[in-house]
Amino acid sequence: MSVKKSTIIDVANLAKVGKTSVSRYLNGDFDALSDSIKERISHAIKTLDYRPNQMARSLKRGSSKLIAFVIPDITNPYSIEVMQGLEKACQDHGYTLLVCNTNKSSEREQYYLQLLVSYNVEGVLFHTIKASANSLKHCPFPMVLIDRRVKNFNADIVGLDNIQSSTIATNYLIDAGFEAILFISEAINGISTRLDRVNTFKKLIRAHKNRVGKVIEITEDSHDPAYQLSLEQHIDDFCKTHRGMRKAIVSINGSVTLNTVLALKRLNLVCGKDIGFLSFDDPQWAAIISDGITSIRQPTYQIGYSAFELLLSRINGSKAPAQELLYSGELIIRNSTK
Amino acid sequence: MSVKKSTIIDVANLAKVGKTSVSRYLNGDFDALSDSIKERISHAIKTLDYRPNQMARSLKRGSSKLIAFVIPDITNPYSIEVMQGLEKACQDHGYTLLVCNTNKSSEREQYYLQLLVSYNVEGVLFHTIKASANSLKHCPFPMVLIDRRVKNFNADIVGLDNIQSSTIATNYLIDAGFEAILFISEAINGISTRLDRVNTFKKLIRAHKNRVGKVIEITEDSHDPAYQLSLEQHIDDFCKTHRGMRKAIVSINGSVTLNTVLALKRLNLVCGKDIGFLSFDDPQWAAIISDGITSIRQPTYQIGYSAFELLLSRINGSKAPAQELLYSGELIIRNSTK
DNA sequence: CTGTTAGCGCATTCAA
DNA sequence: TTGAATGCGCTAACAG
Repeated sequence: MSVKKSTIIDVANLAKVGKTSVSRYLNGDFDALSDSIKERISHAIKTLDYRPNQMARSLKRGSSKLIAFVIPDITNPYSIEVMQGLEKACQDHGYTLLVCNTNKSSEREQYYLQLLVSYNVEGVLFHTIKASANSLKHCPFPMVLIDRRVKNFNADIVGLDNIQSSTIATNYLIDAGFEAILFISEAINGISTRLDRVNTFKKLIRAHKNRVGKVIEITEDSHDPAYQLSLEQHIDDFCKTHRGMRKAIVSINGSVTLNTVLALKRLNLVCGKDIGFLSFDDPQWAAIISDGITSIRQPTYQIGYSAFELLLSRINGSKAPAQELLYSGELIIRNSTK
Repeated sequence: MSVKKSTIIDVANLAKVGKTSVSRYLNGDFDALSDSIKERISHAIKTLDYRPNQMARSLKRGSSKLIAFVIPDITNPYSIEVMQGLEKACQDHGYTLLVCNTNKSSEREQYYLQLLVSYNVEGVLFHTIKASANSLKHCPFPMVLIDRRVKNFNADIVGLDNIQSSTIATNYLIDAGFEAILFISEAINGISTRLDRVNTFKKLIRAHKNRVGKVIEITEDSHDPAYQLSLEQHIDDFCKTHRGMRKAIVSINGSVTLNTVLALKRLNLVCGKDIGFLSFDDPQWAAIISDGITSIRQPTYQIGYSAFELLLSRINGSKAPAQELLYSGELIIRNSTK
């Protein structure tokens, strides 16, 4: 268990060289080392099972090889999928990923931001709800936003092209002959993603004379019984108001989708028969639930991977103007909109 | 962006005190400080927006306030749920969580273990598949296993009481009148959890004269088309062999559950009508899919939280003999076994 | 090619 | 109650 860790000095002594040579060896500066020394060092490292102390390294050169992913909700499959791409990218580039779950609380967001400064994190990927530009502006590390913009904060952002996605989603439903469409969002609260999706939807519906669209916002906390009730109520109202029209629902993300399906079940409405259904996000179970739910899939892994690359270029000093890297969503048609 | 970080010396200078006093202040050693000094330091820290450098601290005192969670598959909701408990516990105790996703690869497991040594991690929570005791024994930090035992490695473990869980699951199906039960496992490979579940199942079935049970193992990679095919084939065979009997399926985890539901759909078998279904793990969608799937729920959050506490006691030097902390599973009855 | 030296930011003796 | 000095393990000048 508690094997004392050996240091660079132990290695140097065992190999009968100076510690500088060991340091050089560790940093791949092989050109500056004779074969004999390389051999001895390599041997010493193995026998001692030596691992360089990253803390000391970080202290010395100011780079910790740590980056962080700050997310509002670890339960959200979107974040998890993005994280997989991130993780791979980190590994490919010798970085280690620190995951910070803020649980949708701005205090925790603040807390983590400070913590990350303490740990000399080199960069941060930020998936945020409420962060204000002020708290971000004097962070000592580069930052890349994921999915959502932050008002007045000019930073790189990687995510979905929400306008394009909302466009193909809405147009598809219109073309498929749905006449009354209910868009269920979570509280918009100025979140750019939600705004883009909702506004595009509204605009397109307005452009079609004989179609009606309605947007509702529900509260965030799906564990609140009021959430379920209000969801049900809204859907029921909508159906009653638009009796006789072909109706469909669009849900703004995976979590809402799950809860909406539950509500529909309680209302005895069958997806794809009594009412159409289209979901932003394409979780694994979307293919199964209600005989398959039509959805907009995001290239989440790709988003994570490129976000890291963008961050890395910033870490390496890139001064290019802030960039927006938006990926197109893909429409996956299933039975819920037949 | 690149605000230079201030150090303890900057604070000391601004407050016109020695850096020792600042250090004392930072470490809560208030008894040794005059009110005047405390006041000045507090002020200086605020104006400089100073954060102590954790790397330096760690280097100095050898404790990094970092712990790690090593998991085989970040996609697995089980791990994520456990992680939430862990995260909360970490926060409650001033630790930061490092998440290491090994992607079910032993090389990556090795890689991370070494990395964690580099970062002076104080302890590790380990959810592993393949780790051998040898590679773990000379890790310089305490370790608590989650969910699965490691052969020949005597460490604390926190997880589900798999024997109890498999017992209530199997007995429930037997009492509910199912006569032929197919237990679908992933490759067992000596994984303790799977062994416990499967063996208990076999034992109980054997004890009932007029019941038959069968266990199959499918490959891990659900993206392999062969996986889907073989799953379907197995189920089909099973049904044909036991024509005329009331049949049920038990799936060993959430991932298998999802895939089995898909297979059943392709085979045109309706859960709860043509065949019973019970799932270990109770993912969110279990309540919805196939009109509700009966499942065994684990107290995942609790598992994470206590695992951290156990680890913390080890970090603080506890030499108590290795402990097993096993929680009971809860049977949630839904329509799939009606 | 190789080793000696001087800090990185902090906590901790030890004196005052 | 306070501060000066030392060293944690490492890298980066600087000499040789």
